[in-house]
Amino acid sequence: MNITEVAKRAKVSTATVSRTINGSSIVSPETADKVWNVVRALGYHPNRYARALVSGRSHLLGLIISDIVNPFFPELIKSFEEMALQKGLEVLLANTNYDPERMSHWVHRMLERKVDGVGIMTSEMEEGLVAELEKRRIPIVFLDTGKVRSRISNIRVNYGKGIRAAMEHLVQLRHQRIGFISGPLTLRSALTRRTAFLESFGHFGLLPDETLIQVGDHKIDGGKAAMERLLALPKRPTAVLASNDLTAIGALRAIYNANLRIPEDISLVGFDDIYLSQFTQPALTTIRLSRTEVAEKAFNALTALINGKSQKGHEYDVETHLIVRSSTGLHGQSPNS
Amino acid sequence: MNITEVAKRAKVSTATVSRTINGSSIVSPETADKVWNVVRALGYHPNRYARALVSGRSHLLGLIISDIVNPFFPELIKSFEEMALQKGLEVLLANTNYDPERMSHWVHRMLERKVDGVGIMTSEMEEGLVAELEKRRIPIVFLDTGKVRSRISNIRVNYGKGIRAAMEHLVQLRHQRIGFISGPLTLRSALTRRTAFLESFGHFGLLPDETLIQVGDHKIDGGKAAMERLLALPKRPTAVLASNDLTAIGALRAIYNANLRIPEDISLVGFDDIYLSQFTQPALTTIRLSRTEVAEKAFNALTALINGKSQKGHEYDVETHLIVRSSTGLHGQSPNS
DNA sequence: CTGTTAGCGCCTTCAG
DNA sequence: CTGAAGGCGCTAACAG
Repeated sequence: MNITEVAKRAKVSTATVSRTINGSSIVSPETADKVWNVVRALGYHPNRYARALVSGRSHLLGLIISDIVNPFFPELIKSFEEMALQKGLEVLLANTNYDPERMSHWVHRMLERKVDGVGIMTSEMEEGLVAELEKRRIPIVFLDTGKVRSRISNIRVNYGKGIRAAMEHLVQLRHQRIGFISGPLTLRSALTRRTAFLESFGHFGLLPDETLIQVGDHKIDGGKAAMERLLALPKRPTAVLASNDLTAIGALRAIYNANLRIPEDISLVGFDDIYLSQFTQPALTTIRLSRTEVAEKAFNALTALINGKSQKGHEYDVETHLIVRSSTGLHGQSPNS
Repeated sequence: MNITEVAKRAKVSTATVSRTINGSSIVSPETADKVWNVVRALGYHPNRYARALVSGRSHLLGLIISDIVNPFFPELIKSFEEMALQKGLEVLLANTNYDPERMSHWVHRMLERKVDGVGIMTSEMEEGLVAELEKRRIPIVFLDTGKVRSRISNIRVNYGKGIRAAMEHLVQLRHQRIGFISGPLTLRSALTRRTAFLESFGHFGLLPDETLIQVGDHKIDGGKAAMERLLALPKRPTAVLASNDLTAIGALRAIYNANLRIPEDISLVGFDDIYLSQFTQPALTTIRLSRTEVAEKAFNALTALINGKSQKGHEYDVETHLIVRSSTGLHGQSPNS
């Protein structure tokens, strides 16, 4: 059952069927009606492959993320797909697992599928791959790691604001020895968070201490291991900021395993504010980076680049906000510390 | 850059290029070499749309899940995609959000894309949709909710085993009033879990008590609300089994909010054993349903149906196992209970 | 406003 | 073992 069949039954040409379905050019209301009736009657759906083959447009948006098991991403994906659904676009999801080879694999799959645009929500992106995308004139939106140019927009996250707020919060709670568990230093976003931490450390007149910075992997296990190292320090920190919430959850466990209490013995701050953070014990104080906002901005930036008259890329800003819950408390309050 | 270009440069016909690339028929080693050299030199990738258009095969597998935000699914997706990657297949992911309309939407998208097979890892599936898939002779694998027939396999989860083990565990810990928080009763998998609970309840000679069963939604919020209802009971349960881990995490919070301790005041058992369950406070005793195993069985079942000589569907079994951690304890041990 | 026609890039008979 | 040629289903000029 194809366009010819529809054309035959509606007693029009295939071109007319195509036109009414795509609204690509004006068709008289009566003929349009005839066509739609047949389409409905037959339950006809145009063949996407034929359509893509001839038109070159796929109505597909690529979305590349680094770790589908990190709850941050499913939440982002959900919002992004929601928007795509409304606009009649489909999304091709790619999970890189923080692996540059996978990244390259997926970029090539996207090229093959001739996606209309790609959202790159991860930072292990090599210049060569960007160049390939550019060559095919495929619009890109980066999360935080792109330089804006033609057909490339970027969502810039203001990490500093949230981190400064967190530091201020901790300092007000009389913390002086504040540790940080970073993400893998190969990730640009992890580096940015780390830098923001160091800067605000100085800003609050705290003494820099390299041992207070441990490297995690943005997963639970790395957070736990890093926290264990922090706890083994001769002078352990009284508060710790983690580069993402998963890291904080791992840290939480390490702290409990050491028979310490939160926040009486150690205060803990996460980053991202994944949905789950409200439900840890105690509920996690964290810096919110709204997935919905990121997803919406990414989607809109992409469609602007795709459909817009101008191909000029833009910088979009997303703020971060401190959400105070129960994992942070006054230092020195504990009866036995 | 297309097949004609490759043919020209290799000084062979397009048919030969097609044949060497697909290995569909025998090509002499020398010509094959010539072709491959040109292919590599040009970085040529066949156009998927043209290929799918003419061959009718998409090399796409559909994977339908109900809630991407429930960590159970990302973990499953990850394993499934891993396997697909190895076999050179791609997966089209669809999230229904427990919404039958979305389900219908996605099934139609899959039909349009002519997926080679579909894994349906959710239970809100209407017969009509199955019929449409069957009409196009598309193989299906269900998670737990399908009846095996031609081109339809099913992964049967032995919920009973894990639930019985959990009940036995609780009974040995001297619990008698055991509550259950079910999933939404519209979900067949939730119903099955509920039934298994009720059966083993009788099996251990416990008195049935309808008020001890509350309905959740397989999400955190529903678990929390259901647990609050359980706690408000004149005679509250001393142990609670939740229909999935997310529900248990919500319950955890409700229990803490009521200033009760786990497991001293209330024991809690989850279901699924998502990765996170090890990291709740206390670590969750739960019934493991291996995502990896489900994903692998689903994938293999699907490829067997697609490539196998026989179109006969099969029933595959997956066991569940009790994982004892720290959220369950002896009843009546608490100093102040 | 509508129909005719030429491909899009590839696979697959059918001959050689 | 290899080449020529016909479509897969659709869209996009180009005429009318």
